[in-house]
Amino acid sequence: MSYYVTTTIPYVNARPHLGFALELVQADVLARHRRARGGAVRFLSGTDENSLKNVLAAEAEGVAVQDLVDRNAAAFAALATPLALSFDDFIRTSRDPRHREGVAQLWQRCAEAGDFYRKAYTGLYCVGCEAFYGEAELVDGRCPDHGTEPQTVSEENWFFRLSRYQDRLRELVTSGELRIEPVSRRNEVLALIDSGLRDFSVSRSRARARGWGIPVPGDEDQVVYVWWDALGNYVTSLGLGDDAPTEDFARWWAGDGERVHLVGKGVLRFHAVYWPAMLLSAGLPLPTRVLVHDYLTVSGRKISKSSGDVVDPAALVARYGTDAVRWWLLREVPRVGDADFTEERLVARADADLADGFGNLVHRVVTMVHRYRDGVVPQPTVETTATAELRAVCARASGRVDAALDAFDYRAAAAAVWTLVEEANRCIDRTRPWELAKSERGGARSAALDAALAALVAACRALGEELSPFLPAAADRVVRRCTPVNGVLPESTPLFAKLGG
RNA sequence: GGCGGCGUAGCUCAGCUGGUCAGAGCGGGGAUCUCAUAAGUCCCAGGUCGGAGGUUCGAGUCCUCCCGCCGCCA
Repeated sequence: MSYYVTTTIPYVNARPHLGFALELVQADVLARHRRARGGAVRFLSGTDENSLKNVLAAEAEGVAVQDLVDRNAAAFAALATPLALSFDDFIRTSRDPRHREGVAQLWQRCAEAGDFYRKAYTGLYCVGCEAFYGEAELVDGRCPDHGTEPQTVSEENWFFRLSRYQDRLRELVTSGELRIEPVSRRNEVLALIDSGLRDFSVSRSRARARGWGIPVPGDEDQVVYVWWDALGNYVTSLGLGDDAPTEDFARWWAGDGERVHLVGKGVLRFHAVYWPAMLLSAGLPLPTRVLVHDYLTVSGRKISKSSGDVVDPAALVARYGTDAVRWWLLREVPRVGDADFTEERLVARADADLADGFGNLVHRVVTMVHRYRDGVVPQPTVETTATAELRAVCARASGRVDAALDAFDYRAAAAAVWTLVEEANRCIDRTRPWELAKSERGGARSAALDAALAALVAACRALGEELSPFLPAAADRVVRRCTPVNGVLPESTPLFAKLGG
Protein backbone atom coordinates (compact mmCIF):
# COMPACT_ATOMS: atom_id res chain seq x y z
CA MET A 1 0.00 0.00 0.00
CA SER A 2 1.29 3.43 -0.86
CA TYR A 3 2.21 5.96 1.76
CA TYR A 4 2.26 9.64 0.90
CA VAL A 5 3.49 11.91 3.67
CA THR A 6 3.78 15.65 3.62
CA THR A 7 4.92 18.51 5.77
CA THR A 8 3.21 21.86 5.64
CA ILE A 9 4.92 24.33 3.40
CA PRO A 10 6.25 27.24 5.47
CA TYR A 11 6.20 30.88 4.57
CA VAL A 12 9.60 31.99 3.44
CA ASN A 13 9.57 35.51 4.79
CA ALA A 14 12.00 34.39 7.46
CA ARG A 15 14.61 31.70 7.85
CA PRO A 16 13.67 28.26 9.15
CA HIS A 17 13.64 27.68 12.87
CA LEU A 18 13.69 24.67 15.15
CA GLY A 19 9.92 24.43 15.41
CA PHE A 20 9.63 23.61 11.76
CA ALA A 21 12.58 21.26 11.99
CA LEU A 22 10.46 19.22 14.35
CA GLU A 23 7.80 18.74 11.71
CA LEU A 24 10.35 17.93 9.04
CA VAL A 25 12.07 15.32 11.17
CA GLN A 26 8.79 13.78 12.30
CA ALA A 27 7.68 13.39 8.71
CA ASP A 28 11.05 12.04 7.70
CA VAL A 29 10.89 9.35 10.37
CA LEU A 30 7.52 8.19 9.10
CA ALA A 31 8.83 8.10 5.56
CA ARG A 32 12.00 6.23 6.44
CA HIS A 33 10.15 3.83 8.69
CA ARG A 34 7.68 2.90 5.99
CA ARG A 35 10.43 2.45 3.45
CA ALA A 36 12.36 0.26 5.85
CA ARG A 37 9.29 -1.91 6.23
CA GLY A 38 9.13 -2.30 2.50
CA GLY A 39 6.37 0.15 1.70
CA ALA A 40 6.11 2.44 -1.29
CA VAL A 41 6.68 5.95 0.04
CA ARG A 42 6.62 9.46 -1.28
CA PHE A 43 7.73 12.26 1.02
CA LEU A 44 6.90 15.81 0.03
CA SER A 45 7.89 19.15 1.46
CA GLY A 46 8.14 22.58 -0.07
CA THR A 47 7.75 26.28 0.47
CA ASP A 48 4.74 28.60 0.49
CA GLU A 49 5.91 31.58 -1.46
CA ASN A 50 2.86 33.48 -2.60
CA SER A 51 2.14 35.25 0.64
CA LEU A 52 1.85 38.99 0.97
CA LYS A 53 4.25 38.59 3.88
CA ASN A 54 6.98 37.90 1.40
CA VAL A 55 6.23 41.08 -0.45
CA LEU A 56 6.42 43.07 2.75
CA ALA A 57 9.59 41.32 3.91
CA ALA A 58 11.21 42.01 0.56
CA GLU A 59 10.21 45.66 0.73
CA ALA A 60 11.65 45.93 4.21
CA GLU A 61 14.92 44.56 2.95
CA GLY A 62 14.81 46.50 -0.25
CA VAL A 63 15.13 43.46 -2.48
CA ALA A 64 12.95 42.00 -5.19
CA VAL A 65 10.26 39.64 -3.95
CA GLN A 66 11.39 36.76 -6.11
CA ASP A 67 14.95 37.22 -4.89
CA LEU A 68 13.92 37.12 -1.26
CA VAL A 69 11.73 34.13 -1.88
CA ASP A 70 14.44 32.28 -3.78
CA ARG A 71 16.99 32.94 -1.10
CA ASN A 72 14.83 31.82 1.82
CA ALA A 73 13.35 28.90 -0.04
CA ALA A 74 16.88 27.72 -0.63
CA ALA A 75 17.52 27.87 3.11
CA PHE A 76 14.53 25.60 3.73
CA ALA A 77 15.41 23.16 1.00
CA ALA A 78 18.98 23.12 2.25
CA LEU A 79 17.84 21.70 5.59
CA ALA A 80 17.64 18.35 3.86
CA THR A 81 21.35 17.78 4.38
CA PRO A 82 21.91 18.80 8.01
CA LEU A 83 18.65 17.24 9.16
CA ALA A 84 19.07 14.15 6.96
CA LEU A 85 15.67 14.55 5.35
CA SER A 86 14.77 12.01 2.73
CA PHE A 87 12.54 14.20 0.57
CA ASP A 88 11.26 12.58 -2.59
CA ASP A 89 9.96 15.88 -3.82
CA PHE A 90 10.12 19.54 -2.90
CA ILE A 91 7.62 22.00 -4.31
CA ARG A 92 7.95 25.76 -4.56
CA THR A 93 4.66 27.52 -5.05
CA SER A 94 6.01 30.57 -6.84
CA ARG A 95 8.44 28.77 -9.11
CA ASP A 96 6.93 25.44 -10.00
CA PRO A 97 4.81 25.58 -13.15
CA ARG A 98 3.06 22.40 -12.03
CA HIS A 99 1.81 24.25 -8.99
CA ARG A 100 0.30 27.16 -10.89
CA GLU A 101 -1.35 24.82 -13.32
CA GLY A 102 -2.57 22.59 -10.55
CA VAL A 103 -4.06 25.43 -8.55
CA ALA A 104 -5.85 26.61 -11.67
CA GLN A 105 -7.28 23.18 -12.21
CA LEU A 106 -8.32 22.84 -8.59
CA TRP A 107 -10.05 26.20 -8.90
CA GLN A 108 -11.81 25.18 -12.06
CA ARG A 109 -13.11 22.02 -10.53
CA CYS A 110 -14.59 23.88 -7.57
CA ALA A 111 -16.01 26.48 -9.92
CA GLU A 112 -17.68 23.78 -11.95
CA ALA A 113 -19.15 22.40 -8.76
CA GLY A 114 -20.79 25.77 -8.28
CA ASP A 115 -18.95 26.50 -5.07
CA PHE A 116 -17.74 30.01 -5.83
CA TYR A 117 -19.61 33.28 -5.73
CA ARG A 118 -18.63 36.93 -5.54
CA LYS A 119 -19.35 38.95 -2.46
CA ALA A 120 -18.42 42.33 -1.11
CA TYR A 121 -17.41 42.38 2.49
CA THR A 122 -15.34 44.11 5.14
CA GLY A 123 -13.07 42.39 7.62
CA LEU A 124 -9.97 42.68 9.77
CA TYR A 125 -7.05 40.99 8.12
CA CYS A 126 -3.76 39.97 9.71
CA VAL A 127 -1.10 39.69 7.06
CA GLY A 128 1.12 37.72 9.42
CA CYS A 129 -1.53 35.01 9.68
CA GLU A 130 -2.91 35.56 6.22
CA ALA A 131 -6.33 35.28 7.79
CA PHE A 132 -9.30 37.33 8.91
CA TYR A 133 -10.10 37.97 12.53
CA GLY A 134 -13.27 38.85 14.36
CA GLU A 135 -13.24 41.72 16.82
CA ALA A 136 -13.60 39.36 19.76
CA GLU A 137 -10.58 37.32 18.76
CA LEU A 138 -8.24 40.27 18.98
CA VAL A 139 -6.29 41.13 22.08
CA ASP A 140 -6.34 44.87 22.67
CA GLY A 141 -7.20 45.25 19.03
CA ARG A 142 -4.16 43.26 17.99
CA CYS A 143 -3.55 39.85 16.46
CA PRO A 144 -3.04 37.36 19.29
CA ASP A 145 -0.26 35.64 17.37
CA HIS A 146 1.64 38.54 15.94
CA GLY A 147 0.75 41.41 18.23
CA THR A 148 0.13 43.61 15.23
CA GLU A 149 -2.96 45.59 14.36
CA PRO A 150 -4.90 43.92 11.57
CA GLN A 151 -5.84 46.05 8.61
CA THR A 152 -9.42 46.73 7.68
CA VAL A 153 -10.07 45.22 4.30
CA SER A 154 -13.11 46.07 2.28
CA GLU A 155 -13.48 44.63 -1.16
CA GLU A 156 -15.33 42.24 -3.41
CA ASN A 157 -13.83 38.75 -3.56
CA TRP A 158 -14.61 35.21 -4.51
CA PHE A 159 -16.12 33.13 -1.73
CA PHE A 160 -16.08 29.38 -1.32
CA ARG A 161 -19.23 27.58 -0.18
CA LEU A 162 -17.67 25.88 2.82
CA SER A 163 -21.08 25.78 4.49
CA ARG A 164 -22.20 23.26 1.93
CA TYR A 165 -19.76 20.65 3.26
CA GLN A 166 -20.46 20.86 6.95
CA ASP A 167 -22.40 17.63 7.26
CA ARG A 168 -20.10 15.60 5.07
CA LEU A 169 -17.03 16.85 6.90
CA ARG A 170 -18.56 15.94 10.22
CA GLU A 171 -19.31 12.45 8.98
CA LEU A 172 -15.81 11.98 7.59
CA VAL A 173 -14.15 13.03 10.81
CA THR A 174 -16.54 11.11 13.03
CA SER A 175 -16.23 7.92 11.05
CA GLY A 176 -12.47 8.09 11.03
CA GLU A 177 -12.31 8.13 7.26
CA LEU A 178 -10.35 11.29 7.92
CA ARG A 179 -8.33 10.60 11.03
CA ILE A 180 -7.12 13.52 13.07
CA GLU A 181 -4.66 12.92 15.84
CA PRO A 182 -4.31 13.34 18.72
CA VAL A 183 -7.99 12.96 19.62
CA SER A 184 -8.03 16.26 21.46
CA ARG A 185 -7.40 17.92 18.12
CA ARG A 186 -10.04 15.83 16.46
CA ASN A 187 -12.51 17.01 19.06
CA GLU A 188 -11.56 20.59 18.36
CA VAL A 189 -12.27 20.07 14.71
CA LEU A 190 -15.66 18.56 15.46
CA ALA A 191 -16.47 21.47 17.74
CA LEU A 192 -15.46 23.86 15.01
CA ILE A 193 -17.63 22.07 12.46
CA ASP A 194 -20.57 21.99 14.85
CA SER A 195 -20.26 25.67 15.55
CA GLY A 196 -21.26 26.22 11.96
CA LEU A 197 -19.01 26.58 8.97
CA ARG A 198 -19.19 29.80 7.09
CA ASP A 199 -18.13 30.46 3.55
CA PHE A 200 -14.76 32.10 3.34
CA SER A 201 -12.98 34.42 0.99
CA VAL A 202 -10.68 32.63 -1.42
CA SER A 203 -9.34 35.51 -3.41
CA ARG A 204 -8.16 39.05 -2.95
CA SER A 205 -7.74 41.98 -5.20
CA ARG A 206 -4.63 41.99 -7.26
CA ALA A 207 -3.85 45.40 -5.80
CA ARG A 208 -3.99 44.22 -2.20
CA ALA A 209 -1.78 41.29 -3.11
CA ARG A 210 0.67 43.72 -4.71
CA GLY A 211 0.43 41.71 -7.85
CA TRP A 212 2.12 38.75 -6.15
CA GLY A 213 0.44 35.37 -6.27
CA ILE A 214 -1.55 33.16 -8.60
CA PRO A 215 -4.25 34.87 -10.68
CA VAL A 216 -7.79 33.60 -10.40
CA PRO A 217 -8.65 31.74 -13.60
CA GLY A 218 -10.91 33.96 -15.66
CA ASP A 219 -10.59 36.93 -13.32
CA GLU A 220 -7.21 38.56 -13.71
CA ASP A 221 -8.09 41.27 -11.20
CA GLN A 222 -8.13 38.75 -8.40
CA VAL A 223 -5.39 36.64 -6.91
CA VAL A 224 -6.03 33.25 -5.33
CA TYR A 225 -6.06 33.35 -1.52
CA VAL A 226 -2.65 32.23 -0.40
CA TRP A 227 -4.01 29.44 1.79
CA TRP A 228 -6.08 28.03 -1.02
CA ASP A 229 -3.03 28.12 -3.19
CA ALA A 230 -0.78 26.62 -0.52
CA LEU A 231 -3.07 23.74 0.45
CA GLY A 232 -3.20 22.73 -3.17
CA ASN A 233 0.48 21.84 -3.14
CA TYR A 234 -0.29 18.39 -1.81
CA VAL A 235 -1.90 17.48 -5.11
CA THR A 236 -0.36 19.92 -7.55
CA SER A 237 2.99 18.34 -6.80
CA LEU A 238 1.56 15.09 -8.13
CA GLY A 239 0.63 16.63 -11.43
CA LEU A 240 -3.00 17.55 -10.89
CA GLY A 241 -2.57 20.40 -13.35
CA ASP A 242 -1.55 18.17 -16.22
CA ASP A 243 -3.96 17.67 -19.07
CA ALA A 244 -4.15 13.96 -18.53
CA PRO A 245 -4.21 12.32 -15.10
CA THR A 246 -0.64 11.61 -14.14
CA GLU A 247 0.73 8.35 -12.91
CA ASP A 248 1.93 10.03 -9.73
CA PHE A 249 -1.49 11.39 -8.93
CA ALA A 250 -3.12 8.05 -9.48
CA ARG A 251 -0.55 6.26 -7.42
CA TRP A 252 -0.22 8.56 -4.43
CA TRP A 253 -3.51 10.42 -4.18
CA ALA A 254 -6.20 8.57 -6.04
CA GLY A 255 -5.51 5.06 -4.79
CA ASP A 256 -6.36 3.30 -1.57
CA GLY A 257 -3.06 4.16 0.07
CA GLU A 258 -2.45 6.44 3.00
CA ARG A 259 -2.22 10.20 2.56
CA VAL A 260 -0.74 11.76 5.65
CA HIS A 261 -0.33 15.44 6.47
CA LEU A 262 1.84 16.60 9.33
CA VAL A 263 0.76 19.98 10.57
CA GLY A 264 1.33 22.33 13.47
CA LYS A 265 -1.54 23.04 15.80
CA GLY A 266 -1.88 26.57 14.46
CA VAL A 267 -2.97 25.49 11.02
CA LEU A 268 -5.31 22.69 11.95
CA ARG A 269 -8.47 24.29 10.65
CA PHE A 270 -6.95 24.80 7.25
CA HIS A 271 -5.99 21.15 6.96
CA ALA A 272 -8.88 19.48 8.70
CA VAL A 273 -11.71 21.66 7.44
CA TYR A 274 -10.88 23.92 4.52
CA TRP A 275 -8.68 21.51 2.64
CA PRO A 276 -10.98 18.48 2.85
CA ALA A 277 -13.88 20.69 1.80
CA MET A 278 -11.95 21.91 -1.19
CA LEU A 279 -11.23 18.35 -2.20
CA LEU A 280 -14.85 17.32 -1.75
CA SER A 281 -15.85 20.20 -3.96
CA ALA A 282 -13.26 19.26 -6.55
CA GLY A 283 -14.36 15.64 -6.47
CA LEU A 284 -10.98 14.42 -5.34
CA PRO A 285 -10.01 11.96 -2.60
CA LEU A 286 -9.26 13.28 0.86
CA PRO A 287 -6.21 12.83 3.03
CA THR A 288 -6.52 9.84 5.31
CA ARG A 289 -4.71 11.27 8.33
CA VAL A 290 -3.81 14.63 9.74
CA LEU A 291 -1.18 14.44 12.46
CA VAL A 292 -1.02 17.53 14.62
CA HIS A 293 2.05 18.47 16.58
CA ASP A 294 2.38 21.20 19.17
CA TYR A 295 5.04 23.86 19.36
CA LEU A 296 8.50 24.17 20.79
CA THR A 297 9.58 26.82 23.18
CA VAL A 298 13.19 27.71 23.79
CA SER A 299 14.26 28.17 27.39
CA GLY A 300 10.63 28.68 28.25
CA ARG A 301 9.96 31.28 25.58
CA LYS A 302 8.00 31.21 22.41
CA ILE A 303 10.23 31.06 19.37
CA SER A 304 10.49 34.46 17.78
CA LYS A 305 12.69 36.39 15.44
CA SER A 306 14.83 37.47 18.38
CA SER A 307 15.50 33.89 19.43
CA GLY A 308 18.53 33.96 17.19
CA ASP A 309 21.03 31.23 16.56
CA VAL A 310 19.70 28.88 19.20
CA VAL A 311 16.74 28.06 17.03
CA ASP A 312 18.53 27.82 13.71
CA PRO A 313 18.46 24.10 12.92
CA ALA A 314 21.47 24.30 10.64
CA ALA A 315 23.50 26.11 13.28
CA LEU A 316 22.54 23.57 15.92
CA VAL A 317 23.55 20.76 13.64
CA ALA A 318 26.84 22.46 12.90
CA ARG A 319 27.48 22.58 16.62
CA TYR A 320 26.12 19.25 17.79
CA GLY A 321 25.59 17.08 14.77
CA THR A 322 22.57 15.74 12.92
CA ASP A 323 22.04 12.77 15.19
CA ALA A 324 22.01 14.79 18.40
CA VAL A 325 19.50 17.29 17.05
CA ARG A 326 17.21 14.66 15.56
CA TRP A 327 17.41 12.58 18.68
CA TRP A 328 16.36 15.46 20.90
CA LEU A 329 13.41 16.25 18.66
CA LEU A 330 12.27 12.64 18.64
CA ARG A 331 13.14 11.49 22.12
CA GLU A 332 12.17 14.52 24.19
CA VAL A 333 9.17 16.07 22.51
CA PRO A 334 6.00 14.61 24.03
CA ARG A 335 3.13 13.49 21.83
CA VAL A 336 0.90 16.15 23.27
CA GLY A 337 1.89 19.52 24.61
CA ASP A 338 4.58 22.04 23.89
CA ALA A 339 8.15 21.03 24.60
CA ASP A 340 10.88 23.25 25.87
CA PHE A 341 14.24 23.17 24.14
CA THR A 342 17.53 24.00 25.73
CA GLU A 343 21.00 23.19 24.49
CA GLU A 344 21.78 21.67 27.88
CA ARG A 345 19.02 19.13 27.44
CA LEU A 346 20.10 18.35 23.92
CA VAL A 347 23.64 17.69 25.09
CA ALA A 348 22.55 15.67 28.10
CA ARG A 349 20.30 13.53 25.94
CA ALA A 350 22.93 12.97 23.29
CA ASP A 351 25.61 12.03 25.80
CA ALA A 352 23.39 9.69 27.74
CA ASP A 353 21.78 7.98 24.77
CA LEU A 354 24.16 8.28 21.84
CA ALA A 355 27.58 8.14 23.50
CA ASP A 356 26.84 6.17 26.68
CA GLY A 357 23.99 4.19 25.16
CA PHE A 358 24.22 3.23 21.51
CA GLY A 359 27.91 4.02 21.11
CA ASN A 360 29.15 2.41 24.26
CA LEU A 361 27.12 -0.74 23.73
CA VAL A 362 28.32 -1.36 20.21
CA HIS A 363 31.88 -0.49 21.10
CA ARG A 364 32.05 -2.85 24.05
CA VAL A 365 30.42 -5.70 22.14
CA VAL A 366 32.69 -5.40 19.14
CA THR A 367 35.71 -5.08 21.39
CA MET A 368 34.83 -8.32 23.12
CA VAL A 369 34.37 -10.09 19.82
CA HIS A 370 37.87 -9.00 18.92
CA ARG A 371 39.42 -9.79 22.24
CA TYR A 372 37.80 -13.18 22.71
CA ARG A 373 37.17 -14.37 19.17
CA ASP A 374 39.68 -12.48 17.02
CA GLY A 375 36.92 -10.39 15.50
CA VAL A 376 34.95 -13.35 14.19
CA VAL A 377 31.30 -13.38 15.21
CA PRO A 378 30.76 -16.88 16.60
CA GLN A 379 27.97 -19.25 15.66
CA PRO A 380 25.86 -20.01 18.71
CA THR A 381 25.52 -23.69 19.61
CA VAL A 382 23.58 -23.22 22.84
CA GLU A 383 21.01 -20.82 24.18
CA THR A 384 21.15 -19.48 27.73
CA THR A 385 18.44 -17.71 29.66
CA ALA A 386 20.18 -14.38 29.20
CA THR A 387 20.60 -14.72 25.46
CA ALA A 388 17.08 -16.04 25.03
CA GLU A 389 15.66 -13.02 26.81
CA LEU A 390 17.76 -10.68 24.75
CA ARG A 391 16.53 -12.30 21.56
CA ALA A 392 12.98 -12.00 22.79
CA VAL A 393 13.38 -8.27 23.38
CA CYS A 394 14.92 -7.89 19.94
CA ALA A 395 12.02 -9.74 18.40
CA ARG A 396 9.51 -7.47 20.11
CA ALA A 397 11.24 -4.19 19.37
CA SER A 398 10.10 -3.69 15.80
CA GLY A 399 6.49 -4.28 16.70
CA ARG A 400 6.70 -1.75 19.47
CA VAL A 401 8.24 0.80 17.15
CA ASP A 402 5.50 0.19 14.61
CA ALA A 403 2.74 0.63 17.15
CA ALA A 404 4.22 3.79 18.60
CA LEU A 405 4.73 5.41 15.22
CA ASP A 406 1.25 4.46 14.16
CA ALA A 407 0.03 6.32 17.23
CA PHE A 408 2.19 9.27 16.21
CA ASP A 409 4.19 8.84 19.41
CA TYR A 410 7.83 9.41 18.58
CA ARG A 411 8.87 9.42 22.17
CA ALA A 412 7.46 5.97 22.73
CA ALA A 413 8.96 4.79 19.45
CA ALA A 414 12.40 6.03 20.44
CA ALA A 415 11.95 4.43 23.84
CA ALA A 416 11.15 1.15 22.10
CA VAL A 417 14.47 1.32 20.27
CA TRP A 418 16.13 2.08 23.56
CA THR A 419 14.92 -1.18 25.08
CA LEU A 420 17.47 -2.94 22.88
CA VAL A 421 20.31 -1.04 24.49
CA GLU A 422 19.01 -1.69 27.98
CA GLU A 423 18.51 -5.38 27.45
CA ALA A 424 21.81 -5.86 25.67
CA ASN A 425 23.71 -4.16 28.49
CA ARG A 426 21.85 -6.29 30.97
CA CYS A 427 22.74 -9.40 29.00
CA ILE A 428 26.43 -8.50 29.17
CA ASP A 429 26.17 -8.12 32.89
CA ARG A 430 24.41 -11.42 33.30
CA THR A 431 26.60 -13.52 31.01
CA ARG A 432 29.86 -11.86 32.11
CA PRO A 433 31.79 -12.73 28.95
CA TRP A 434 35.13 -11.82 30.52
CA GLU A 435 34.74 -14.61 33.03
CA LEU A 436 33.70 -17.07 30.35
CA ALA A 437 36.83 -16.08 28.47
CA LYS A 438 38.99 -16.74 31.49
CA SER A 439 37.46 -20.17 31.86
CA GLU A 440 38.69 -21.01 28.37
CA ARG A 441 42.31 -20.73 29.40
CA GLY A 442 42.21 -24.40 30.27
CA GLY A 443 41.65 -25.09 26.57
CA ALA A 444 37.96 -25.84 26.01
CA ARG A 445 36.05 -23.30 23.95
CA SER A 446 33.09 -21.88 25.85
CA ALA A 447 29.80 -22.43 24.10
CA ALA A 448 28.22 -19.96 26.50
CA LEU A 449 30.64 -17.28 25.35
CA ASP A 450 29.85 -18.01 21.71
CA ALA A 451 26.16 -17.76 22.50
CA ALA A 452 26.51 -14.50 24.38
CA LEU A 453 28.63 -12.78 21.77
CA ALA A 454 26.43 -14.00 18.94
CA ALA A 455 23.29 -12.75 20.66
CA LEU A 456 24.91 -9.42 21.47
CA VAL A 457 26.06 -8.81 17.94
CA ALA A 458 22.61 -9.76 16.72
CA ALA A 459 21.13 -7.25 19.15
CA CYS A 460 23.44 -4.53 17.87
CA ARG A 461 22.40 -5.31 14.32
CA ALA A 462 18.76 -5.13 15.34
CA LEU A 463 19.53 -1.84 17.01
CA GLY A 464 21.04 -0.50 13.81
CA GLU A 465 17.99 -1.59 11.89
CA GLU A 466 15.41 -0.15 14.24
CA LEU A 467 17.35 3.04 14.74
CA SER A 468 17.68 3.83 11.07
CA PRO A 469 14.41 5.76 10.61
CA PHE A 470 15.28 7.95 13.56
CA LEU A 471 19.01 8.46 13.17
CA PRO A 472 20.02 7.23 9.73
CA ALA A 473 23.67 8.21 10.04
CA ALA A 474 24.13 6.79 13.51
CA ALA A 475 22.32 3.62 12.55
CA ASP A 476 24.55 3.22 9.54
CA ARG A 477 27.58 3.50 11.78
CA VAL A 478 26.16 0.89 14.11
CA VAL A 479 25.46 -1.52 11.28
CA ARG A 480 28.92 -1.14 9.78
CA ARG A 481 30.53 -1.95 13.11
CA CYS A 482 28.57 -5.17 13.21
CA THR A 483 29.24 -6.21 9.65
CA PRO A 484 32.30 -8.42 9.09
CA VAL A 485 34.79 -7.50 6.40
CA ASN A 486 36.55 -10.62 5.15
CA GLY A 487 35.01 -12.51 8.01
CA VAL A 488 36.22 -10.11 10.68
CA LEU A 489 34.47 -7.18 12.35
CA PRO A 490 36.16 -3.81 11.89
CA GLU A 491 38.41 -2.71 14.75
CA SER A 492 36.36 -0.85 17.29
CA THR A 493 36.70 2.75 18.33
CA PRO A 494 34.16 4.96 20.12
CA LEU A 495 31.19 5.76 17.88
CA PHE A 496 30.03 9.05 19.32
CA ALA A 497 32.11 11.68 21.04
CA LYS A 498 30.62 13.17 24.16
CA LEU A 499 29.25 16.62 23.54
CA GLY A 500 29.26 17.79 27.13
CA GLY A 501 32.72 16.54 28.03
C1' G B 1 -18.96 34.20 26.95
C1' G B 2 -19.46 28.76 25.01
C1' C B 3 -17.05 23.92 24.62
C1' G B 4 -12.29 20.45 25.21
C1' G B 5 -8.44 19.37 28.20
C1' C B 6 -4.85 19.60 32.02
C1' G B 7 -3.05 19.85 37.35
C1' U B 8 0.50 12.35 39.53
C1' A B 9 7.66 11.71 43.36
C1' G B 10 12.74 17.86 43.22
C1' C B 11 12.34 18.07 37.45
C1' U B 12 10.03 15.94 32.71
C1' C B 13 6.17 12.93 32.21
C1' A B 14 3.33 7.19 31.64
C1' G B 15 -1.05 5.55 33.63
C1' C B 16 -6.93 2.36 27.63
C1' U B 17 -12.79 0.61 28.93
C1' G B 18 -12.66 1.76 37.75
C1' G B 19 -9.97 -3.41 41.52
C1' U B 20 -0.72 -5.44 41.40
C1' C B 21 -2.11 2.17 39.27
C1' A B 22 0.71 4.48 43.11
C1' G B 23 4.80 4.14 38.04
C1' A B 24 9.18 5.42 34.33
C1' G B 25 13.22 8.54 33.05
C1' C B 26 16.44 12.42 34.83
C1' G B 27 18.57 14.51 39.23
C1' G B 28 20.04 12.79 44.21
C1' G B 29 21.82 8.63 47.73
C1' G B 30 24.10 3.68 48.10
C1' A B 31 26.35 -0.99 46.14
C1' U B 32 28.95 -3.52 42.33
C1' C B 33 31.26 -5.72 37.57
C1' U B 34 35.55 -4.45 34.34
C1' C B 35 34.34 -5.92 27.94
C1' A B 36 33.45 -0.46 27.17
C1' U B 37 33.77 6.80 25.79
C1' A B 38 34.67 6.68 34.74
C1' A B 39 30.64 3.81 30.32
C1' G B 40 27.50 -0.73 32.43
C1' U B 41 24.42 -3.34 36.12
C1' C B 42 21.66 -3.44 40.77
C1' C B 43 19.10 -1.15 45.13
C1' C B 44 16.92 3.36 47.39
C1' A B 45 11.43 8.00 46.08
C1' G B 46 6.88 6.34 51.62
C1' G B 47 4.42 11.36 46.65
C1' U B 48 -2.86 12.33 50.81
C1' C B 49 -2.20 11.14 42.32
C1' G B 50 -4.72 20.27 42.71
C1' G B 51 -8.90 20.93 46.86
C1' A B 52 -13.83 19.41 48.86
C1' G B 53 -17.89 16.29 48.48
C1' G B 54 -20.51 12.06 46.03
C1' U B 55 -21.47 7.15 43.28
C1' U B 56 -19.42 2.14 44.20
C1' C B 57 -17.77 -3.73 47.70
C1' G B 58 -13.66 -0.75 45.64
C1' A B 59 -11.62 5.63 42.17
C1' G B 60 -5.52 9.31 39.67
C1' U B 61 -9.27 6.11 36.79
C1' C B 62 -16.84 7.91 37.04
C1' C B 63 -20.24 12.43 38.92
C1' U B 64 -20.72 17.55 41.26
C1' C B 65 -18.56 21.93 42.96
C1' C B 66 -14.09 24.95 43.94
C1' C B 67 -8.88 26.64 42.94
C1' G B 68 -4.93 27.06 39.30
C1' C B 69 -3.21 26.46 34.25
C1' C B 70 -3.92 25.77 28.86
C1' G B 71 -6.39 24.83 24.11
C1' C B 72 -10.32 25.59 20.56
C1' C B 73 -14.39 28.50 19.23
C1' A B 74 -17.34 33.08 19.60
